[in-house]
Amino acid sequence: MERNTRQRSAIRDAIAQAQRPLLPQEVLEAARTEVPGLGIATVYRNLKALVEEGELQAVNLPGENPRFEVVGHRHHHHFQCRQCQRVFDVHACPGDLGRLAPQGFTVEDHDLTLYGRCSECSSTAPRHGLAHNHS
Amino acid sequence: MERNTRQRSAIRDAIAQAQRPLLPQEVLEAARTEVPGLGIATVYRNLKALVEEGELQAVNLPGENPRFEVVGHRHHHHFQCRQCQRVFDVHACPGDLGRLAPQGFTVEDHDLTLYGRCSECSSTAPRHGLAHNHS
DNA sequence: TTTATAATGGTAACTCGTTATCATGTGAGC
DNA sequence: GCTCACATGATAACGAGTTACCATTATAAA
Repeated sequence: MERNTRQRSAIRDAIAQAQRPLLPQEVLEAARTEVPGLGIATVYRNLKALVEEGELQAVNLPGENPRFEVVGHRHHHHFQCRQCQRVFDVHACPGDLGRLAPQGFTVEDHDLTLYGRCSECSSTAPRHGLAHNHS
Repeated sequence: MERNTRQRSAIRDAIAQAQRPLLPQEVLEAARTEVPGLGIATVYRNLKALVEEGELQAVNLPGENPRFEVVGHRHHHHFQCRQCQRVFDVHACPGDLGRLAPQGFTVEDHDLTLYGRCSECSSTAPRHGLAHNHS
């Protein structure tokens, strides 16, 4: 990945502008507003390269496929909306959780995921069937 | 699943005795001490049935395949050992985390995963290569 | 014990996210 | 503008987990 292509820029911009972790499919959809013909293989290729270059990092939530966000945010957690399924950053942390572990266990790190309604979905009537897709 | 088979009992006992969430493969290995010829298909069949019957529940950790544990424990969290990869229950909780979410977001629930060393691995020298398997 | 039928075990098939392949397109040095 | 190596796009292939298939086994009612 040495050349600056329209596709690569569109992918980087899509993630940077989203301000939240995106699934490869979400990256594809967002970046296609810039490069309509963009293919999913190019998205995967560039996500992998950008992670290796240290520009992006994978975000794993329970039972979910990896999402991708820009590196550099300090320690933070995530919120997943149960209506639209989108994931948002939470720039807060309950702090030291070492005391929660059983006797003899050493806690080095933790992952916290909050679930509920995002601000957009809080002001929207619940929908049945497929999740609403604020796209 | 109406009949009581040796296989079904072995699977239920394996999970009950483990006192921690098990992967289907771990269930297979544990239950084979009781029923040596047990097949993986039978494990998946019974896990699915036991979940539908409300006896078991799936436990999802970030980036991991579903594990299974008995239902009934009150609200709790999980700890994954970075050496042996096993998952343990944590019967403690930091409490209300609603305040951590951004403005306008409604928090209904949360998942917390602690990472570090379990008590067995804390008293064992770190190993390189494949994870140590306290089996 | 006999009998019917549900459950099992081995394995092929499936799912779905991801990666490889390769012909075509294109960035950038000349 | 020319060149050509690298990137792209379409799609086949892959991989790991899970499920389907079906001949065989075994539960449990009669």
